[in-house]
Amino acid sequence: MADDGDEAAKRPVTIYDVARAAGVAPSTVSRAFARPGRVNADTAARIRQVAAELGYRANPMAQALSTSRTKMIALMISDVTNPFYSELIRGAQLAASEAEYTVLLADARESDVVERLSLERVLPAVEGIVIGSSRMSDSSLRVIAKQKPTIVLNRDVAGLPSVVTDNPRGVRRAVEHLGELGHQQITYVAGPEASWADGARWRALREAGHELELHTRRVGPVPPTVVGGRGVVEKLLDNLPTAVLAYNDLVAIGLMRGLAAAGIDVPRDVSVIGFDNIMAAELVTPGLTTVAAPLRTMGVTAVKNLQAIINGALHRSEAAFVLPTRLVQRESTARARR
Amino acid sequence: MADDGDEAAKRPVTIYDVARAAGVAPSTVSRAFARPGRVNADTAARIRQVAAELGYRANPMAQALSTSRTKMIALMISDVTNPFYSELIRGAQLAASEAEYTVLLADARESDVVERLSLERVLPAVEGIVIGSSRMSDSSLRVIAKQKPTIVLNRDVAGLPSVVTDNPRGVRRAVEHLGELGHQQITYVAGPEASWADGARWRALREAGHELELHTRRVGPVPPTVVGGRGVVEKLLDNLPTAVLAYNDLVAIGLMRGLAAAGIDVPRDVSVIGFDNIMAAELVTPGLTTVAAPLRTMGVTAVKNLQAIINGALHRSEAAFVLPTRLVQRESTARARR
DNA sequence: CAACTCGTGGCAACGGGTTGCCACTCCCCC
DNA sequence: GGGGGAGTGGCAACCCGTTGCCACGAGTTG
Repeated sequence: MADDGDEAAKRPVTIYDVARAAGVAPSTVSRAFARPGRVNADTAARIRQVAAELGYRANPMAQALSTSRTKMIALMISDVTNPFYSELIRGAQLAASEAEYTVLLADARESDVVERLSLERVLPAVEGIVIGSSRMSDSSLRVIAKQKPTIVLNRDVAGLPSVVTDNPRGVRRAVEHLGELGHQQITYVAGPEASWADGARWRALREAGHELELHTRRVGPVPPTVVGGRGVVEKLLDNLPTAVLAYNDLVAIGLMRGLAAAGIDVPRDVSVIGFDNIMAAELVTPGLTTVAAPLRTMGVTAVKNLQAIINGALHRSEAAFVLPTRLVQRESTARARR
Repeated sequence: MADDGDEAAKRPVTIYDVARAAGVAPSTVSRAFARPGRVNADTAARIRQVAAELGYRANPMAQALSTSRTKMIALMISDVTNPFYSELIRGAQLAASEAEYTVLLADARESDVVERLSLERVLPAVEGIVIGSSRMSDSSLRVIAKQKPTIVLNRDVAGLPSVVTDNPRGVRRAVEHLGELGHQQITYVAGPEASWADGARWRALREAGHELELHTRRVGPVPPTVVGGRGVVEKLLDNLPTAVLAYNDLVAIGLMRGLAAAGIDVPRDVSVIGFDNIMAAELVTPGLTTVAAPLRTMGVTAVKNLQAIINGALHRSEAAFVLPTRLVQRESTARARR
């Protein structure tokens, strides 16, 4: 008998219990918490007191049901295992919990089908959605956005608010950097064609190259992973570039490993620049020069603005937030070989 | 006017709408979905038909309120930015969505206070909790576990079900490996003292060292990060070991970088072994030899068992699931210098 | 033919808060 | 003394499914 400390999972305390114990109506208890000022200060204090003693905790489901505010937002990302998202998730969490929101993480596992399905599943439970690097079509995204406030991340969908990095400026800085090192030609290793960032980066590269009078070339697309980067090396070998801009850090790292395996030295023979500045960029040898994205800030910005939309402070279709990038110079870039 | 395509955020369709359209009672609609077989097959078919036409979607909050099954579980982890969790999260997601559950990711940000607070916040909304590498005390964990089904991960709390890796065997393999390479002494770089895994690993190391007649030593504790690992190098310099076992891969990587900076070659001068086999372990140079944990499987196992508890198929206090580890040999270990 | 069982659908209460509206008390002011 | 208003608290409806219980008709059984 003494063993069974379960105490019979007693039902949680409700406002009715509190009301009875405090000698007021349930509605008054409700207001004491939800509408401070609406009830007499003394009464409210007493109610809080009693509530604390009883261990009252509002039932979020009940709250959500009557107010239709679930205090939850969804964060949909294309692949949880991609380190790109680590800091971003943290930023989102930070901003969300500051507003007392909970984030519901959904993982598309690289598949637009999974993405749509999970979205469908979580949609009714959340007040808004942040969709990172979606694999879905613009029109599917608009369908979603019609149902709940939505912000897209790392993508630009006409009519939907978005948070993106300043790819043009970032690419520009990378190109300038390579130009200063004497490179005359830059090869871009492309990522997924469905990726908006990919298009933006290649376009920016072409423009910057044009202006600064550097020749540009494009290979790929490759999967946005280490393996993808490694696989492209072979295509580079017959006409070895002196400088490569890779779709993202993972591709850049894969590329560096592939080059090393082929006996080509980075940065002496080839300079490599990535995008994102994930943690691994600092850990590899040589350290990867990369166009850093403000990962955490992206998460924070997305959630804050989503909240603004939810609260009606921002119109749904407004604004693209462009966050600054910055070139982090490490050891993967050097003077062009001659 | 034409601009405003909002169509006045029409309230979602409820069972009442469906009931009216199908000419039945709301309860029948409810049963058509929740209790197939309880209503006539023809009626049910018609209801489904109508529901589909109207685009009916059950309101999860209302469902949760009356059944007190929210179809959500919480996954609490000590630090989202730690790559250790990436695959684990994916595994948890996988297992959860298979059972039509949604996972609510909570991040303790390395703080037991944040951990407790987030736990409090999500507790009422979920049916169960997986707590990874908790920073909280055993007793706090038991308090939580008393309120909702709980599984701890990477930790062993008396009376609570847990999922852990087979540290003794993993350490044993690592020690054997080092022994074969001629090392006679192994230094352990300790992680957080609050970490159960840390204790388990050090203990296992001592035992294995004793059996295999290798001398063991312990330095630290250090924060379980790259910076932490890097910082410990200085303490190692006066009495440079030939072999180091680090608390986890991040520490091992930091250590390797620190050693390299001090002009010490890994693996020629010092062999290094980590734990977990995070992605970066493969990317660094030299590649890190490590005791691999079945990251994804851990996530899956934890969630599956949590579900078993929720469904009453498993008693709360039962069982510790011990998952196998395996030694991944890369380039950070070599014959002992003489 | 009475008594019973099944199959099926409806009624109404319930879960736990929220909120519009009304009632009552006090106070103030003319 | 009467009208007006501010401050408080309660009543009851509502959010949207779920489910215990009952009713009704059809089919079965003795």
